[in-house]
Amino acid sequence: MAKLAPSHLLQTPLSSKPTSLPRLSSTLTLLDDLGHLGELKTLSSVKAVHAQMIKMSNNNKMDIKAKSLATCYLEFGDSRSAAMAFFVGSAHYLPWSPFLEEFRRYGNDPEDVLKFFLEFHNRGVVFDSRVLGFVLKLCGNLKELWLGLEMHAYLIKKGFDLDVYLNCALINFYGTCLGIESSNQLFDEMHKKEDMLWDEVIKLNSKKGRWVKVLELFSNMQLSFAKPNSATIINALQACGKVRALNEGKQIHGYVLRWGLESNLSICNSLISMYSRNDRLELAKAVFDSMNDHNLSSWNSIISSYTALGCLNDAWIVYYEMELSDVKPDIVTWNCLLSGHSLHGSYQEVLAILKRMQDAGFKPNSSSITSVLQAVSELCLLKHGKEIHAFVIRNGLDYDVYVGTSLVDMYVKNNCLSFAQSVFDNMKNKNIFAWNCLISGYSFEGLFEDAEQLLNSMSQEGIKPDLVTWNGLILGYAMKGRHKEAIAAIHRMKSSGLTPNVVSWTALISGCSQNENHAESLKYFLQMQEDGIRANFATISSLLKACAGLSLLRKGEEIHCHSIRKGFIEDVFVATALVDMYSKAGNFRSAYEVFRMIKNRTLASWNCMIMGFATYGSAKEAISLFNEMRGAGLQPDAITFTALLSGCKNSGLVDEGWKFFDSMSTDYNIAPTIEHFSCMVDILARAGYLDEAWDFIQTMPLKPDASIWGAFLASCLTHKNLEFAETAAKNLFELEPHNPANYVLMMNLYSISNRWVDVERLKDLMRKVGVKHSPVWSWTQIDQKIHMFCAEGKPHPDLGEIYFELYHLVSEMKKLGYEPDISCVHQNIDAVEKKKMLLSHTEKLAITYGLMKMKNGEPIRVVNNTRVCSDCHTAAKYISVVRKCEIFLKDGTRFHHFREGKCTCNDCW
DNA sequence: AGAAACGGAA
Repeated sequence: MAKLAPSHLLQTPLSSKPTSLPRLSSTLTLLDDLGHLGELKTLSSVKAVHAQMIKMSNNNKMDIKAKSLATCYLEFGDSRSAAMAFFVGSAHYLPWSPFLEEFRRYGNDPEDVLKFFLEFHNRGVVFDSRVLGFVLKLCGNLKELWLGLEMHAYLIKKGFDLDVYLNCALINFYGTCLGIESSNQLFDEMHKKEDMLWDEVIKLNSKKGRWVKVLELFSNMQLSFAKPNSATIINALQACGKVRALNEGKQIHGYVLRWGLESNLSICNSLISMYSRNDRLELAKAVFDSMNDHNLSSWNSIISSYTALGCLNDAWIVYYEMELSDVKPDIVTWNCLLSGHSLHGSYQEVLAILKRMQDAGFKPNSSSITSVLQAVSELCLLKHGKEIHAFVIRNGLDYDVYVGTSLVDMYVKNNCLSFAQSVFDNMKNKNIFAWNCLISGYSFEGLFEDAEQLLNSMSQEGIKPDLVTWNGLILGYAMKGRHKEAIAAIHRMKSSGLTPNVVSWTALISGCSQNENHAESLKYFLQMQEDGIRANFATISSLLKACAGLSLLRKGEEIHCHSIRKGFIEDVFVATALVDMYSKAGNFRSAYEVFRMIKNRTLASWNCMIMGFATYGSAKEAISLFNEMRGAGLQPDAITFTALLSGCKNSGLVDEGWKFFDSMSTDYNIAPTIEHFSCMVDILARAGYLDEAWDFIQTMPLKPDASIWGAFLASCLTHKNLEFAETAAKNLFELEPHNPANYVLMMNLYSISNRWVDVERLKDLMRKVGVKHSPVWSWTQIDQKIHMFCAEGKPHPDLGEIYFELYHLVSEMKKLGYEPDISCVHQNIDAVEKKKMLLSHTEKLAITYGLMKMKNGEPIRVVNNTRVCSDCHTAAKYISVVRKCEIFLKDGTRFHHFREGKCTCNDCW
């Protein structure tokens, strides 16, 4: 209840005149009837009148006078005298509850009200049910459990327990003091359930957010033929929205029509919200259109339906209709628009709407601020974020827990952890959202000590870490390659009593594959299944990423089948991941089939497919797909151009490369990144334009990194340009001294040039720097088993048979003109040894094993981790003729598809 | 009318 008495009155000296007394006039009118007008401007004059009244106490209008007098005392803040006046004058037959309510309204503490009640109860006043109900309510508010329970006992003893008002009060009291469950229990035990009682218990459950219970009660209420009031219908409709109970909502709609309640605006507005929360915009709209009258709330409900469901343009249309019908928007209207645009990713519009609402004279409140902060953090507009932070402080909105949490989140998302921490420290009430934001902020930055420390402090402050807290930690650990700690976190959350769900496990799995730990991804997927957790869309996309990373075509195919069975294939993320998996694992036909099947392709889907063609060496298809994409109205991004340029690189298209490189900045306003520059260097140098590539490197606006020099060095080797190569190598040895590939390339170049002294010098350098050789391997999958062929380490068990087959094969190939290319061996040994060396290349072993084990007609698929040498490349072409087979070879940089003596790379790799 | 967790492309 609002305090009507200005508090300064209580501090005013009793003799001075109160300035304005809003309720005094009515009191005076009453006293005026009794002939005492005019004098009552001070407490002392009230007292004087009181004294006079006591003198003529035989007056039979004493009760009315007592009430007026008591009210007068209350207005002057003398509650004690007020109560006494009331008691003396009228106690036994006047209803006390208006007095007590009045008493409370004048700003007296509820404790005092209770004290008075007890005092007069002890003086023998017998109160009616309304007073008792009022006092019970106070007991609830003050958490006076024992007094309330005593009153319950007293009521039963006096037979009051049949009074519906009191029963309502009791249910209410139990709810506030002992929890909603005891209210529900008490309600169940009540024999006679009047309509009001149903209304009360539904109201309480609705307040507590027990939506399922609300619906259960509402349905039972109808079964007992009780008639709900409109508040109850509104509560039930709200419940149908919250738990997405569309059928129940429709039934209530029917009920509303049957009882002719469709003229009740509030009920109709609730119907609109109910349908909107059940994603049935057309039904929401139908209710809105059927209404004879619309108030502001109705307009807000329908606008909110449109914005919540992402129909932003329609929302604006309704907004203008509303303006035309002369209803002015309020802050709620603006906040609906803000939150809808923010929710559906129209972040720029959020900022525009903010400006519009401010121009219209509305000051953003805490709700507006949360939507705006979300947009600001997604747009990475840290500067705007800080301005809003200042606005929040100026306007005292920082006490709002939503605003505080949104600020922490905004700073976390903009990598501003120190600000996030300081906002967090200043929050008066921290809820679990704020803790989780900050913990995941530290975790994603790899600052695990801070994250773990926060985890400890939140437990100490009595906030139990939840699934989201743990997910933040798990994902952070997994993304930073610390998968042991990530799985440990899964176990820790188990021992804290939480059951990791599919999101927790997916965080682990996806974190590992984001960090290229694909094998771990697959391992943890198995553990997840052992834990009895089923995969969802997100898990499947992460797994496909792992399969793509490992080129595990068979595994990917299994997941594809599973996705079709479970309907995951409908998800654009899953479908796009499939396209990527198939292109990386070497099944372009399937990649293309899946791509064509996707109904709602996103930019990523197009990019994956363009990239697929590019790595496969089909630059023409990549380019025509790009044109198709443009025709479909999609704007390319930086990744599209990386794909196009690497297509040009793999197909040796210099002119097209230049064209796309220029076009991305001039036509599409996309600044080239280091990857684009690196592609361009590769395109130029590979085609033999080494001088142009050199100039390009010298004039590029970004500092050349290892990818630039690496691309350049590889082409220097192809074109045997020692001078450029040495410059490139010098840079590379500084930029990445521990990468063995650079030393190997350089040694190869020296060996071709017969500069064995330099080869030895580099070997020494590698030893001095401590560069480790990376193992060279190839593998092929036969049935369910992966067969590895490593240059070093454990040999394959069937190696003898493989060499037997390979010798046989080579002699057949020689008949067709094959000649071993010994220039591929960069060791200072004689030609016979070099030829033996060539036979041991892991690609040849894997291909041969494939030939031995594959059923007829099946293509052979081999994955290799280096750049395939020209002898193996030539050999594969001959093999495809001799054995009439197709060979897919994925090497460290691209794809080769050998068929009928030709390779799709056109010998350019 | 309002906040946080897992997913695809280089």
